[in-house]
Amino acid sequence: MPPVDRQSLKAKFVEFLGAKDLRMTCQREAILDAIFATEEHFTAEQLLDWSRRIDPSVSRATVYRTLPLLTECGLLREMDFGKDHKFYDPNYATHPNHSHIICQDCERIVEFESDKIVKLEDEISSRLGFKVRSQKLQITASCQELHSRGACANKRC
Amino acid sequence: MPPVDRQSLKAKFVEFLGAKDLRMTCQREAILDAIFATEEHFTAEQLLDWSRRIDPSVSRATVYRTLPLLTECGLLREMDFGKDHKFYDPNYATHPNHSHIICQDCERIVEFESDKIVKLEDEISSRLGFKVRSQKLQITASCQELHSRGACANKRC
DNA sequence: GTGGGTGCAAAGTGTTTGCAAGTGT
DNA sequence: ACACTTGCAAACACTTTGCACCCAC
Repeated sequence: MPPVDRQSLKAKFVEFLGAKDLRMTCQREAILDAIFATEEHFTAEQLLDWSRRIDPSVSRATVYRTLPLLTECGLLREMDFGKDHKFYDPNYATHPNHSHIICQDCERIVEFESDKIVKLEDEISSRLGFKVRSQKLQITASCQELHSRGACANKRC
Repeated sequence: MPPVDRQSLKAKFVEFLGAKDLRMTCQREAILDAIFATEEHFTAEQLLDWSRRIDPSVSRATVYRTLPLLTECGLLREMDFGKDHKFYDPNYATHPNHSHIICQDCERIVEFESDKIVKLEDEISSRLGFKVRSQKLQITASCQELHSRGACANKRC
């Protein structure tokens, strides 16, 4: 992600905080920087680890207290992949309508965007009396490559 | 749900159990009957409550041990609506491709099915090298009726 | 009879919170 | 100065598990 985006997202968060009479702190800044450094989905514990490398004073409690703020601000999205802990998706800020394919064979998670699906969702929702605010689509799939060749980029049979 | 469906679903579960060298028991049967009696999404705790009305000997542990079996068998589906506990959807057995609209205003959850969306998902997945096994689509929306009239079937402003 | 099943209560796990001290505005 | 914030550790809530007894096949 280019620095210019990073700056504008940081500004967005500061503005969001200000509107709620909340403050930007060193710890929140470290957490923000940790998030900007990845495009992968991550857990709270991973974020704590990364944040502490930037600022060792960041505590688990602060990470857990900050995550809902980042989510509400639209910088992160909570994801449930059926595991016991939540995952957070940092690509939501720049691609709010992307979806996920989770491969049950090779455990890859692939992201994609489809205007056609978004349009259909709008149509269907409207017909039912709703206006779409956000959407979350997860496709569980199996890997064609793995099944036809016995191996894929991620895994062998 | 008509009794005939109920019987065939019960048979499906018994067959599923048999294939794993597992057995049908009174407790599992009570849990199954409790599930057949609802079309609403429910929690583990609710299911325990309902099951105990059919057979008071059902324990919390058995409910928690049986839920993954029912999910794997395809009779239930785990749903995450952002709450701290999981919800289970009993309509999955008869409508495996249905989706959810969750209204952030009036808190309704509406189910719908769309062949067009399913077809698009297949196309996109195939293009990316995957074969769809299941899909989970949640649309978060706001209620048009509530916003335009100041009230809807579920809630007033 | 044997291997799976059960209830109970204790343990586990990710997340939240009360508190006293610290800090941004 | 006054709120908002923090780290720490205890508390939480949901879920899982060890164990001794029970029961379906």
